[in-house]
Amino acid sequence: MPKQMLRQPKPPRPTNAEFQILRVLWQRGPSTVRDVHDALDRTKPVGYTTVLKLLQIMIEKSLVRRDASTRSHVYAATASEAATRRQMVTDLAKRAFGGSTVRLVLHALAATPATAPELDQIRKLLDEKKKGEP
Amino acid sequence: MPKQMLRQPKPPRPTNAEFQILRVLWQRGPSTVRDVHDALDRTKPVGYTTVLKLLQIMIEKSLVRRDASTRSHVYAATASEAATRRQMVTDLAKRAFGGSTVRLVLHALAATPATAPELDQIRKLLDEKKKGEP
DNA sequence: TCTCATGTACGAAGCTGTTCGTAGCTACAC
DNA sequence: GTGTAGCTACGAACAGCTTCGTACATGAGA
Repeated sequence: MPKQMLRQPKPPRPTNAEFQILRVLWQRGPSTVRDVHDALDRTKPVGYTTVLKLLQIMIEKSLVRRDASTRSHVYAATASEAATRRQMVTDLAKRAFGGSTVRLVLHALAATPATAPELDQIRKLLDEKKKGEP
Repeated sequence: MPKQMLRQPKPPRPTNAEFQILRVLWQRGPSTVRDVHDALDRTKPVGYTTVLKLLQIMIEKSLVRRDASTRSHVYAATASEAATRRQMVTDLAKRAFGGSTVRLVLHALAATPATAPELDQIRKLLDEKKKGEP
């Protein structure tokens, strides 16, 4: 019997360093460790094996999968950027707003400066939602 | 020049356990360790000294202050619930949405089901914002 | 074929967050 | 005055995250 629990359908929310890697994968598509490392290293110096180790951990968490058929394994994010962000928003809503995303939105809006076009954009989205679910 | 940076005016974002304690303090007002412990213990068993230790750490982080004039010290949150939540929203926006709270809102709205009254509430807030900052 | 640049695997250290046990102090009841 | 319940302080254990050094494998070029 494996010690590991049965694979959850939802991968856990990524940590900070993991999220940085995911951003590279979303932007570049399937990439090697070297690809990811070079991209990250430009912003902030980081060791090659650090990125490698992270990616190995992320496999265990099912945050990425990899194609090991070539010498340089190729990694890809398992979840889409949108789904991951949604997960992160949901997490914050659960943690700080009793699970209500709407309450989160209200707080966020009230506390942030926004330009008129931005407000219109939000309004437009509201209209679509209202139309979509009457 | 001191090695230590000058105290930041903004206390850091609370961790999970710290946030649980803050919620009790916001709800009850200034409280003793026992007060906080009893409140938390009802939801999820936790040791008394665990709460004490957390509160001591939170003092170092300036998340709470305390009145030590009585035998049982009395703790109070330094930041308001609204300010703390705003901070947490800002953090998520910075981490996942390039610092744009508006983008966070758009994503959150698009990904969550909302009732018509909730949507109206958001619309109302938008109207107020537009009026307030023309 | 042999070398070495480049790849993966893995252990471990340093840090933070969380939990709790233990020690020691003190006000209050008796 | 003395005992004890209840308080604070503190150290330490454990887990997760992040970083990197080292060991080992291997394919490609001389």
